[in-house]
Formats: sequence, structure tokens, C-alpha cells
Amino acid sequence: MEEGTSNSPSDCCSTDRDYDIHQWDAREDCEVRQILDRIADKWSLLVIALLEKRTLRFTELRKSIDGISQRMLTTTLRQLERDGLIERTVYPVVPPRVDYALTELGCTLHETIKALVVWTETNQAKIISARRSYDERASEKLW
Amino acid sequence: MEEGTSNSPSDCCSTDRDYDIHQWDAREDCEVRQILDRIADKWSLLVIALLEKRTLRFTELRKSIDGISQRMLTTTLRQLERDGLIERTVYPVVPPRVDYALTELGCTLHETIKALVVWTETNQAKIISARRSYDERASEKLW
DNA sequence: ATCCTCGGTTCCCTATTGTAACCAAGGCTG
DNA sequence: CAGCCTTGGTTACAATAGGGAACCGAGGAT
Repeated sequence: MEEGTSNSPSDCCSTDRDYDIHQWDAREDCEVRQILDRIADKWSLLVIALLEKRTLRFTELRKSIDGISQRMLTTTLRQLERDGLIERTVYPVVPPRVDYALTELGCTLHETIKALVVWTETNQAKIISARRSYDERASEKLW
Repeated sequence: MEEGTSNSPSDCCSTDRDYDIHQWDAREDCEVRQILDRIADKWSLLVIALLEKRTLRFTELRKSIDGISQRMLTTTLRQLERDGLIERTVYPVVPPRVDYALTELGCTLHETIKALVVWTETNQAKIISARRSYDERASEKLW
């Protein structure tokens, strides 16, 4: 009744109670998901990766992260600071000098982020070839 | 000359050659960065986390991932499939049945993603309290 | 007096994402 | 046999996030 009743290939695992597999992503307002959204972010990832080496100034970050806009760098840094992952130090000088450094918490996060980066570096060839064959198959189907 | 010459706190580390700290994020079109952008994505992360447990159908994924739109689920799944991280199996039945499963490559990625999720679960209390104190400090400064 | 620096903020416009409606194809219901 | 149901999408349009560029403030250098 719920399945494709006549000819579905295997009617074995489709009752409703199976849906709550993970609890942490059940509700959209789940804290863990909110935090993941912030951490697993294009720019946050790069900022944390860069700050692991050493403290950097605003402009150093901007130059290091090719393609980031000043607006997004500011926003990203503020969010990371709010989450206690980086520390912002303002020196009352002119022109202003602002240093950004990983906090202890940020350092622990860097460990897992590094694992992600390493995984990507290790497997990038596989992914690129997967894309190539996918695109080939897709263009074949057009004919 | 380059620094705040008169009264900057520590003129020790600001020559230009220091900027190329990581090579993998030097150029925006870097493959690793492109792949990271795709992987470290709000929805991709959740899809991979869910598929680790078992193969799921399109509708099961949609129900499991609260807040995802049908359009974004489709898009996300296509990208993951293209990258060789998940496998899409279409059964020629009516109504259609489409199963999604992690590939071997996807499984290896899941390991590192799980580390990220575990980190988040472990440290969410710290982050939440960091946010609270940040917000308090911010509201104080308004007065 | 004017220009320069750094670390932003603001404005405007484009690009990505969400919302909702529609679709195909065949089985089931009346 | 007409019309409705199902799943797994696609399409058109609205909202929101992000990029680009201009501007700013404070004081030192020219």
C-alpha cells in the first residue's frame, strides 16, 4: 500500500519508524546542525586551516584566501570569534592592527578539519576521474 | 614602512613572502578547494552521514533531513553522484523507486565527516556558552 | 594640507537557495 | 474507462546570501 505494490524490487525496509535514524538532524533547529553549518563553511574552513600555522592579521588572511571578499572575511571572523574558535586582538594603533589566532577550542577543531583536507588531497584524483566519467555518460545519453 | 611604524606592538612577521602559507588555497580555482566547497556543504554532510547507516530512497532522505527542499536534495545528490561518493540506482517501476547508497569512496569520506560531527557534539556546550558570553559583551558595549 | 595605511562598514546588484506548482507513467478505485 | 494515487523529479518565480566597489576614521608621513 505504501510501496510500489506491484513490482518493487525489495519490499523490506520502508516502514515509517525507520526514518529517525539520527536524532541530531531530526529538527532543523538542532544545535549540532547549526554549529555544523557554521563550521563546515567554505570560508571558515580556510580561515581555521590558515590560523593553525600562526596568528595572522586581517590583511594577511585576505591575501592568503584568494577570492574572499572583505565583507565575507569580516563576517566569517566575527562568527568564529563568537563561537570561541578564534581570538581577536585589537591594538590601538594607527593604522589599526588586528590579530587573529586560534583558541584552544579552535585548535581541537583544526585537527578534524585537517583530516578533511587530507582526505580531499588524497582522493582528489578519484573524484576528478569520477566527474569525468559521469560527464561522459551524461553527454552520451543526450544522443 | 609597511607596518604601523611608530607604535605597533611587535614588528616581527610581516614580510610579503609569508603569505603563501598553504599552497592548496593559493588559487581560487584549486581543485582541492573546489572539492572542499562541495563536501563541506550543509546538505552534503547530512546526506553522507545518513547514507552511512544504510541505503535510502529519495523520499526517506527528504523526510530525514528536516528543512531540505526537494530541489536542493536533488541537486546535492546529483553532485555527490558525480563526485563518485554515492551511487544512484533507479528501478524501472511505477511509482519510481530510486535508491542512494554510499560508494566505497563515500565510506572513507564518512569517516572524517563523522569525526567532525563527533567534535561538534562533544564541544557544542562550549560553543553555546562562548556565544552567550560574546553576545553579553556585545550588548554591554552598546551602553 | 593632503595622502597613505588597515580594518572595517555600507550600498547595490547578481547568484544561489527556498517555495510551490507541475509532470510522467502506470496501478488502483469507482 | 475516467480520474486519482504514488514517487522522484523539473520548472518558474521569490527571497536571501554573497560579491564588488566605494567610503570611512584616525593619525603618521610627505
